[in-house]
Amino acid sequence: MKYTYIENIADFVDKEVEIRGWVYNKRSSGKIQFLMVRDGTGIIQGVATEKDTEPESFSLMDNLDQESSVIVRGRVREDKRAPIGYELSIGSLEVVGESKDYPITPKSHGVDFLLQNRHIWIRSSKQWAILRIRAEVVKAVEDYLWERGFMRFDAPIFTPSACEGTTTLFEVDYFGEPAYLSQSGQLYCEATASAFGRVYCFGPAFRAEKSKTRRHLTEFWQVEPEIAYAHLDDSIELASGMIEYLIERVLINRKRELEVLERNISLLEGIKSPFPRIRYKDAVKKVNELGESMNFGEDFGAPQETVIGKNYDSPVVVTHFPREIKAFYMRKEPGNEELTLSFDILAPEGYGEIVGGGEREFEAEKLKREIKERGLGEDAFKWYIDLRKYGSVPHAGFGLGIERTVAWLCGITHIRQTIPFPRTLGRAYP
RNA sequence: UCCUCGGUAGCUCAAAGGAAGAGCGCCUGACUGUUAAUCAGGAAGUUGCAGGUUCGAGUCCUGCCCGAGGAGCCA
Repeated sequence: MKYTYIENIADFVDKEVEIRGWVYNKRSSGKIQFLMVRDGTGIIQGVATEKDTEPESFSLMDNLDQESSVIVRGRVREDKRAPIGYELSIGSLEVVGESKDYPITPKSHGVDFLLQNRHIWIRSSKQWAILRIRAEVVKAVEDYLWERGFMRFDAPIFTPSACEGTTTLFEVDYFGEPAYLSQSGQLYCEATASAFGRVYCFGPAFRAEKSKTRRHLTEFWQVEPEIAYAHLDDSIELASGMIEYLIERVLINRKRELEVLERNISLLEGIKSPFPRIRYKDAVKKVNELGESMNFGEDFGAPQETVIGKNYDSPVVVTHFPREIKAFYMRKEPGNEELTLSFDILAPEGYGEIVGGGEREFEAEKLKREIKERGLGEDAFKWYIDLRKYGSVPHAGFGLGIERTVAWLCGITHIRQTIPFPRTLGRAYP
């Protein structure tokens, strides 16, 4: 017998089906037993009675524990009392694997306990919903880029040096030489853009900073598109369109998951690009008007990002950051060498920076000067400077952080729940 | 690295220097429409670790370990 997934259950009303899954919860009233079964695509309530259910199966249910794996056969019924509108009258039941003392009960738990049990926590409905939305976001990002002619390439994880000078890197022993886990595919994107025109890389990035906040992980994922023959505005347009598309895809394809999370979707529904734009110097003024102090030349901290983001009901694009708070490869604004052709996109509701990007320096001499002034060591960047020797062109791109984006779309407070197995300061288990 | 809070039953928490408790989960029993079902009973403890003060420490003191929130840091 072929088995059925719960997400397709509406097609099987009044038909016999077989569902293979796990016991989510159980309620018993003696002569009638209610069994919540999940199969990875959804949850359905099975009802067992002495009338409908074969006696052996009925007594088996007495000893079922939470998360026992079971195969359940029965007839699908429409029922207004059920949360999903359908129920299963259980005819028979088979236990595949028992589950003794399942630690995560349907009551509240602490963060540490849940993270120690992340390998099974992801079975819980909210975690399940978040990770389904993450998967949709990842697929939507790729669909969006492929539709626009971008080619995916994969940047290396082992890298010879810092992409950015100041960041703390994870060092590994690479056959006796030091190598570092990549903190960005950015520089490789630029090489690849000159080979393929429009490209993106998508993968993990690593940071060894001792950041201990709700918006930091030591291992996180980002998508980084790069376009040859492009400028700041092209990059902003691409990023804004991508965010608009991600919202649309999640609202259409993951509506049920947003309901599980009790997300207020009216806050997402009205969001269309282009987003409001503000120059860095005006953003600084605005931050001070809104009651957070900040001086020109400082980067936004969490409180500053929050007040700016909360001031708009859509993402907001901040442009033209000062040179000293942006990476060495950012191109300067023509006529004003102190500002860069850079941008960040801040998510609303206080979720902070989800995109950072801009136009890259494509003139070899200016790039070399910047590398020298920052004391970065030209040797490690020889290949990168080479790109400016052989047919250099204006180019631009950005990076979008998957976890922060998913946290915003889901309306959850901590990004550690947006990745299946989070790596945070002091935690690399399970 | 700094600041603040915390660590007691499998889990979430109470016990204001004087007999270690409750709810959930688990075990036993009752119940034909439950929605974190309900009701009755039961088992379950090296109070993070080490030292100290005290007649007496889960509680006070010192050091350490672990966790959380935030700051700093952060393509």
